[in-house]
Amino acid sequence: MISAQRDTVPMSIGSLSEATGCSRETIRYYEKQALLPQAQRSLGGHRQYTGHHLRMLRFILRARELGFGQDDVRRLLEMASPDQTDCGRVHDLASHQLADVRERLRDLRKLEKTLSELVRSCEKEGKAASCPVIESLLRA
Amino acid sequence: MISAQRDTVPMSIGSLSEATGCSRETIRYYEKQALLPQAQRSLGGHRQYTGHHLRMLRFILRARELGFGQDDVRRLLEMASPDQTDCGRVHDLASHQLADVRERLRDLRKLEKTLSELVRSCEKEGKAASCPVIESLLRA
DNA sequence: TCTAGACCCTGTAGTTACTACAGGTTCAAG
DNA sequence: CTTGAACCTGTAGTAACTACAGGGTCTAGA
Repeated sequence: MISAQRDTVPMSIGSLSEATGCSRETIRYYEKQALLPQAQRSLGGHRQYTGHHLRMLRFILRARELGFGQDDVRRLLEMASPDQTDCGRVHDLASHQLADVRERLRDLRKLEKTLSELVRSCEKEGKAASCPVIESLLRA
Repeated sequence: MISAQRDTVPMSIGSLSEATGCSRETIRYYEKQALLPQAQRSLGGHRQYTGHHLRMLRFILRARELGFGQDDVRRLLEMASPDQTDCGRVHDLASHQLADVRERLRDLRKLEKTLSELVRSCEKEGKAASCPVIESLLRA
């Protein structure tokens, strides 16, 4: 579970960025979007991150890799804190996301088929009177 | 080929929209993006479209369905006018687009695999101490 | 001829998830 | 104490539209 615990040495935004591969800009952006909680600040105003932030950011990045949008990530984060996990809700989120991915997959497969046929039919004839790709775009 | 020819009765933006299924807003947007040429205007400033616009818009919409971006569509439009078709260039555009689609397809397939495994492993256990989806997001 | 209401106009802001500055401040090593 | 790397905020840009707000125009019927 993601739970806060005291750590001793705070990290700068640069270190957090290096540790996660997430750019500084994106980290600040996630803070503004309330995906990441505000960090403590040094006297001069620099952010000071803890291991807690590191764990949360890793969680966020993994959820993004699975294609979850920000709203979903926010919900997942809520459910990642101890005693807040509702496996049914998580399942719903994930299977909704899966359905979404499958739909995009169907669309892309159709597209791939059409495009590959078009490309195959196009024999690079140089400046020809008719090009199969253009013809297909012109036909009703 | 897309070539201009005189037609007698001009269409309003609403008729063009109905004829193509493309919203008025999008039509105006395409004009601003220089995908569609400017239409003649009535004395009161209303756009008056011709059959030429209709053919161009249909071409654009089909190209968009094939996943071409605006810049590519602009290039395809250029090459759709008589004596401008360079089948080699068209082929390059289309196969580049195909490669793009195939890459997205690979990514999505991976995503589908991961997500479907995750969803399967999640047995809707109600409020459980651990949820496989959350666990997987938490694990390094 | 007048008028109601459907249609059209421009311009701006919002969407998603960031990225890229500009112009200034702070930090840490020497 | 200086210097240069790292940090700060805020704004604008990306793709491809969509959704208004606050107007003006067109046309069919009375």
